[in-house]
Amino acid sequence: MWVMEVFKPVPSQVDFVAQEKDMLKFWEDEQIFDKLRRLRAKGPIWSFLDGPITANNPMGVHHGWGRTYKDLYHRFKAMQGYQTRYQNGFDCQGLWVEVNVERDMGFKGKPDIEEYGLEKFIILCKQRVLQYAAVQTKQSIRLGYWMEWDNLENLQKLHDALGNDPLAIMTIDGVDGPVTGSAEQLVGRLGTPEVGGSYFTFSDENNYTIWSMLKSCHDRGWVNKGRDVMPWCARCGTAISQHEIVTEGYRELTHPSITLRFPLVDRPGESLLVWTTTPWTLSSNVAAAVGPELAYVKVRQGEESFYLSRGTLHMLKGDYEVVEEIVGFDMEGWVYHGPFDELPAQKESGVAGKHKVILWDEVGEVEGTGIVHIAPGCGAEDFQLSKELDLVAIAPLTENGIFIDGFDWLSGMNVSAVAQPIFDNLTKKELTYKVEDYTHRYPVCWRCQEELVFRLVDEWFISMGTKLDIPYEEVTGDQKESNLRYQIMEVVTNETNWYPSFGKERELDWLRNMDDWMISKKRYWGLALPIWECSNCGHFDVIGGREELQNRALTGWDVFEGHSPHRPFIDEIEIECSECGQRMKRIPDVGNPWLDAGIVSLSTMRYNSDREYWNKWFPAELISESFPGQFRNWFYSLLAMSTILERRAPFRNVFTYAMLTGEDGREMHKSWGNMVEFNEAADLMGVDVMRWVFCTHRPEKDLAFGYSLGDEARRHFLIPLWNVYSFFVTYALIDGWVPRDNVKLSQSLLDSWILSRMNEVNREVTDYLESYEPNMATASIARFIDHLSNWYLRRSRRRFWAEAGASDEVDADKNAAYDTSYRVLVNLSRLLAPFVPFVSEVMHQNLTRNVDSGAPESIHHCDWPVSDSIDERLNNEMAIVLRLVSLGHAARNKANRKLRQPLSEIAFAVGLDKERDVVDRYAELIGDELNVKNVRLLDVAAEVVSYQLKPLPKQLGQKYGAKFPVLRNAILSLDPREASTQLQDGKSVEVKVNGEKFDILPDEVEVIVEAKEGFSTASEGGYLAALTTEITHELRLEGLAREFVRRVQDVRKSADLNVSDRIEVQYSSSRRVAEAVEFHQAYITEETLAVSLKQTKKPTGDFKEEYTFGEEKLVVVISLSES
RNA sequence: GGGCCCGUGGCAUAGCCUGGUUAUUGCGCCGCUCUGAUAAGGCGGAUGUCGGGUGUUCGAAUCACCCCGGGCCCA
Repeated sequence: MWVMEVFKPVPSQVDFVAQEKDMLKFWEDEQIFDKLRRLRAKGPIWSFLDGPITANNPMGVHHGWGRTYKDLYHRFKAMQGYQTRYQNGFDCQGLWVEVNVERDMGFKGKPDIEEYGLEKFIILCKQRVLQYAAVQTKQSIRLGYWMEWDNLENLQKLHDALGNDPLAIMTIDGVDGPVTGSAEQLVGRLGTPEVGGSYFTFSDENNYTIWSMLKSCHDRGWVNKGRDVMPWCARCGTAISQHEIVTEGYRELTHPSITLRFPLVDRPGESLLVWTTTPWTLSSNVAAAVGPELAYVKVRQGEESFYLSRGTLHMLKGDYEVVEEIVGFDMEGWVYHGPFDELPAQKESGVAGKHKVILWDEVGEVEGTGIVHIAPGCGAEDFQLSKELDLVAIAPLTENGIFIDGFDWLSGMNVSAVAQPIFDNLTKKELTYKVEDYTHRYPVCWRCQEELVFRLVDEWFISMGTKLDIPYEEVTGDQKESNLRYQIMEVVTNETNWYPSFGKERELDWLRNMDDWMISKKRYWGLALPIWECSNCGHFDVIGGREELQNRALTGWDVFEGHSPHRPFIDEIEIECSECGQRMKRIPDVGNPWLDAGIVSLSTMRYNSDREYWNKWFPAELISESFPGQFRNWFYSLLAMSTILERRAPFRNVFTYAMLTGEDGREMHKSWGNMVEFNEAADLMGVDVMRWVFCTHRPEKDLAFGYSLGDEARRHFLIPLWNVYSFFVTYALIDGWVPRDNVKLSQSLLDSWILSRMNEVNREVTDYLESYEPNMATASIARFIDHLSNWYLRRSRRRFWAEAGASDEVDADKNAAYDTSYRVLVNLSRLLAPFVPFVSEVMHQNLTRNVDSGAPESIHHCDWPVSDSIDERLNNEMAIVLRLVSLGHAARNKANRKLRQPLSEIAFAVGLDKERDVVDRYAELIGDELNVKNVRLLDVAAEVVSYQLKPLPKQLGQKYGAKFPVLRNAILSLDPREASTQLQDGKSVEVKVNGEKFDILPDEVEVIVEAKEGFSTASEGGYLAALTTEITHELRLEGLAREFVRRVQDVRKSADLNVSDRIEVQYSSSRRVAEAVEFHQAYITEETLAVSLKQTKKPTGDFKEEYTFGEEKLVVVISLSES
């Protein structure tokens, strides 16, 4: 039932950004999102799992890219009727938050934190997370990202309460009413079913679920403590894991390198030459390694002799004489004086004076001297070697990079400041051979950019299982049973799809090669690793949950009670050692933050609290993140933890996308001037435009993002879209047209065509979204909008101008035009809704809601458009028409005949026989477009002067294979006129090759014709347009009349009149124009809505323009008519 | 050393899976043109060894192999 309401007027120019803000307000005021969730509450499940965003800073435009995809799929699936969870996630724990808090507080390192107090520091970390979660929530809402967002007031209240008194009882709004608890408890319950909102990885549920996962690992013997040399950041005071170092972790740096003597004990005057870029490690030298098979030489320089490998002789300075050649084997066991044998640490460890030459296969000659200095306490490979060869490891540094006692003058010095003093010391001891700058890739801390050192430490690992030296396919079930690596590979292989597909290979490659997963971090703010260790016997236990801890707690529970499972309170709890009965304390380490993010397929889906719910939502149908980094981070940890507990993949589909750079293709940096801030871009570009830019981009390619991309999207997409809409509403208002089902329609070919195209686009867009190709979906929509605007509507305009009530026929045609446009626009707005939720909502409100109170309250409550009938034949025909029209324009252009000048005739040749009737059936359309009186087929017999046969390789080649070249020649040697005529009649042509006969079919050969003299022609393949260019006096007058109309419209436009305003026209002109105006007076007044048309010597009125065209002159003056 | 991705006019891009003889589109440039919705649109023009080579094939931007260059990942 239609209510008699009309559309609201739609100006052709509009402030899109202001309009977006109106829609945000509308959604909020009317609770449109909540209503959507209620509408879909009984729908089928579509499960999305959000990868948590670090709640540490405002979000950038690159987050906007990812969030656009996430929102796109949520809205798309909602329109298809699915219910989904809509839970955003915030990543809360870890070093990145600590680093920022430290910076804010002006801390220099761990000692400053200790001094400030752990309890207060942890609160600052929590507060920072709450603060930026709120900022990001606001920004996401602005983007149009629909999630179950937290109440911003709640977040603010909690933030403030934590700062005042974290244990004070308070109340916040929850899902089903108020929720009460201490501030700290409530913060720990964010994201739970009763509080609602985004999940926060610092929540109690998240932390305790990780505990249970770790316990499960421990039950299978997969948790272990490793003593290893790790890359270490002295500023952060923590090891850096393999995951963190591999990408961001390297920089090109120049360091002084030293080549020095290791004097041999039993060979006076002879030394090994050794090279290093890390002089501080010489303090802990234990051995020197040579390659067993490598060729070494003894060279003499003056009084001294040196040993080095033959391949590195070029590094010697000055002349030398080779006196002996040996291989590495010969040198094994030689004893040398270490460079720092005088240090107590060297003496105590027993190596002073006893440093030995050892063999090592890995020694190479690419750099250095072929003799490698080995310090097992300062290098990962060195340490590995020391375990094999039973060497001592001297560990010289504290966690802050200070030399420990036992290093004499070095003790107390910072590792970053010892290079020069060490060089001086070595020179004084006459050990220096040379010092040179050396540039290499050197690991740095990915957070603070401090250069890393290598340090011997205890860290905790989850065992990945042995790397078997066989392809995954050959790993047996038994071998998988105790091997996490292959279990994860199994679920990836069997249960997951990756978009783009190469992602799967990358993930498997990472899994094949990764070492044990280091899960500990010697920091403060993070998951409290639930490992309690006995200082007496060394035994350790992993605690699987809060209750278990309470049961086993001997002391400290009273202090801990009421707090979140974080430091420092959790550290108070001591339990009894199950081996020796002594007290066990928690190890001080916190967890790797990827544990926090990786557990969410379990924790946020209530794995431990509501298994039925978990079964309903697990695994996720889709996850989506930017791929750089995530193969070894989130994707990995998600897979690992779900495999550990369930041996199932946590997701079915992974949609990934590349990196966002500045417009110049470089990383975005404020100082480079290519930075685009999210908030600024939202206000300047508008988020519909921003989202469209993101959606049109091919996901696996890096996106060079900037304002000019936005401008382009606005110009090519948004404004044309808006103008189609504006045009429609403008004329519908003039005619008082509203959608009704009982009016008489007379659909034209154009109407049927655009409806058929619409259905085709519905199908394409749906398919492309289902196959995770949003860029292809938007390309399809963009093509459609172009067809709609630049063909359907442009060619239909006159239908909207027709006088209503003139005749039944005209009314029926006009109604059909309105009806068709309306249906297309309504359909289009729905198709666009997931991509550009704002402008589509504006269209919906006016087109649908405004005239039908029973329509869905929001476009986002509507059903997804389904593909009805597609008329393939009609679509193909119109494609040919567009091609012919394009040739017609080309022919005009060549002949220098402007479109405004009517011409008598155009004739076409078409490629295929079956296409010939297209010319007749669309003659009117083509004639209107090309402004010619008559449209017909070219008369093959009379008007074609030459024929050329073009054998089509695609058809003939596929059919005849290797015979194609001879067949081709045979066809080319036919009489072209005769063969063409036959082919154009739809008959096949026979050719003979070596006595063999072949029937060549009409669509296997393209016939290219040339028209006789007198036409202007343009051709493409078998298509030809032949334009009659002669301009008769009649045609000239008609052209001038049209020229006149054009000028009047021009004045109307500059006068800013309404399209339906009536006018009075006065003019003066050259003689021929006047003749034309007189002759075509009726036409002109109708076209320009003129109530009067007067020629005067001195025209007067409100708006005046003067024109010259060709040899003609014209002055036009118009005034708004009173009547 | 290994794995993955990429290389197309000045720049940016499509096509490559499924091979077909005039290689798409956009930005920019030049000329013409259309417009009673459009900051749009149309026609034409200049700019290409489709990174290089070899092979497969009647035919290669497309398939295979090798090489070069760039990026990412691993060692």
